[in-house]
Amino acid sequence: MNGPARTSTRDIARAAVQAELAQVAFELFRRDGFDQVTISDVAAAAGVSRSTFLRYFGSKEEAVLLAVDGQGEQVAGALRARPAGEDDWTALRRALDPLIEHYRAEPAGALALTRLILETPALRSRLLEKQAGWGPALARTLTERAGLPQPPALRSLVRAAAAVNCLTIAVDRWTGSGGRLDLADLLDEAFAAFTTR
Amino acid sequence: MNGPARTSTRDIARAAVQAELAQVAFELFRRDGFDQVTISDVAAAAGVSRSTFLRYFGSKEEAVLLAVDGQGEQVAGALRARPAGEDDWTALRRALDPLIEHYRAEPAGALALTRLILETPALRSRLLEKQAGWGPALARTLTERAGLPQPPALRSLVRAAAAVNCLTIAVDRWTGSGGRLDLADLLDEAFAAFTTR
DNA sequence: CCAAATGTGAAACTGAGTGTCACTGTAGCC
DNA sequence: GGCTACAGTGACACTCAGTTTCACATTTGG
Repeated sequence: MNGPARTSTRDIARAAVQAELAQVAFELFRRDGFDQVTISDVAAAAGVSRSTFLRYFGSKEEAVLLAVDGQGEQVAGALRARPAGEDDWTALRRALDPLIEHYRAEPAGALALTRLILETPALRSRLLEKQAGWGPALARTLTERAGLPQPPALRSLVRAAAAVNCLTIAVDRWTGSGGRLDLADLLDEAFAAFTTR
Repeated sequence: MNGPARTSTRDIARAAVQAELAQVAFELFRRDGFDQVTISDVAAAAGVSRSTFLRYFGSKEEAVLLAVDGQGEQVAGALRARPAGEDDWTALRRALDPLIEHYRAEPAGALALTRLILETPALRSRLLEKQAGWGPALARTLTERAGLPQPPALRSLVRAAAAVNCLTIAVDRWTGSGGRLDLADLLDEAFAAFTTR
C-alpha cells in the first residue's frame, strides 16, 4: 500500500555498493575480457559473496550497463524541456546534447566503456535491448509535446527510433576513431542524413 | 585449403533435420512458452539427443530465428537489383517488398512467429542483434550502388538503419493488429515519416 | 531494549552451452 | 564385396549463470 518509497539512507548505501561493484567488475572485464571473468571472480575481487553480487545485479551484463541506465530517461527529460514549437527532428537532436556532453567531459572513461561494450557481443546485445526501449519512450514524449493523443503515430515512432539510431551510429564511429572525432559533429552529420537530399 | 564447399547431399540432409527440429521446437514454444521449454524437451519431442539439438543450433533461440536468417541477405540482394538511378530511400523501401510478400503469402504462420518472438524477451533481443547487422550490410550495398568507395558514409549507415527500423516498427504494429492491417501500407507510412513535413 | 525488517553468505538446484569419447552407419576406394 | 575413413549421434562430465532457500547478523524504528 506504500508509495514508491522515497530515497532513504539505505538506498544511498545500496547505490554506493552497486557503484563499487560495477567499478571492480569493469576493471576486471577490461583487463581479462568480459567472457573470461566469472561472477565469482568479481565478487572475490570486491570482497563479497557471489550471492551478494547477484543481489545487486540481475546479470553480469547489468554491472556494466548500469552506467547506461537512466540515459533513456535523461534524453526523454531533455526532449520534454525543448520549446513547444520546435520541429520534432531538431528537438530530438538537441535532446541528445546532455548525453554527449558526458562523452566530452570524460572521453577516456567513455571510450573505455564503449569499447568494452562494442567489442563484447553479450554487452552489445543488452545495450541494443535497452536502447530499443528508448525509441517508444521518446515517441510518447514527442506525441505529448505536440498535444496529440497517445499512443504515438507511426511517424513519431519512426523518427524517435531513427534519432536513437543516429546516436548509436555516431558513437560507434566516434569509438572507432579512438575518440578523436567530435561526437557532436558526427551526430549532426547523422541527423543530416534525412534533411539533405 | 578447400574452398567454401559446394552444396552436397550431406548439407541437404542437414538442412532438413534442422528444419524438422525447428518445427518441433516452434510448436512446443508456442504451446508452453519459450522459457518453459528446455532443450532436452525439444530434443525428446524430436526423438534426438540434447547433444544433437545443440549441434544443429548454437542456442535455443537459434531454433526459432533460423526462419529469420537469410532475410538480411535477401533484402541486400533486392536492393542490389534496384535501378541504378533510383533514390536511396525509395530503393530501400522497394527492397523490402520481397520480404513482406512472405507475410502476405502466409499471414497465419508469420503472425504466430512474430508473436512468439515479440513476446519473448530473449528472442526479441536476438532478433535485434541480427537486424543490427542488416543496417551496415545494406549501407555497403547502397554505397556500392552509388559507385562510392567503401566504407559507407554516415549518411548511408543512418538511412539503411532507419529502413530496417521502419520494417521493425511496421511489423510490430502489424502484429499488434492481429495481422489485420496491411503491412505494405504500414511500411509506406513508416517510410513517409521523413519525406512528409 | 526489543522486534521486525533488511543485508549477507552458504548451499543446493536447474538449465544453457562446451568438450570429449566411443559407437555406428555410410561413402568412397581398392 | 570388403575395408577404411569419416560424419553424425548419444552419453557423459564439466563450467558457469541465475534462482531459491535458509540461517545468521546488523540495523532501524518503536
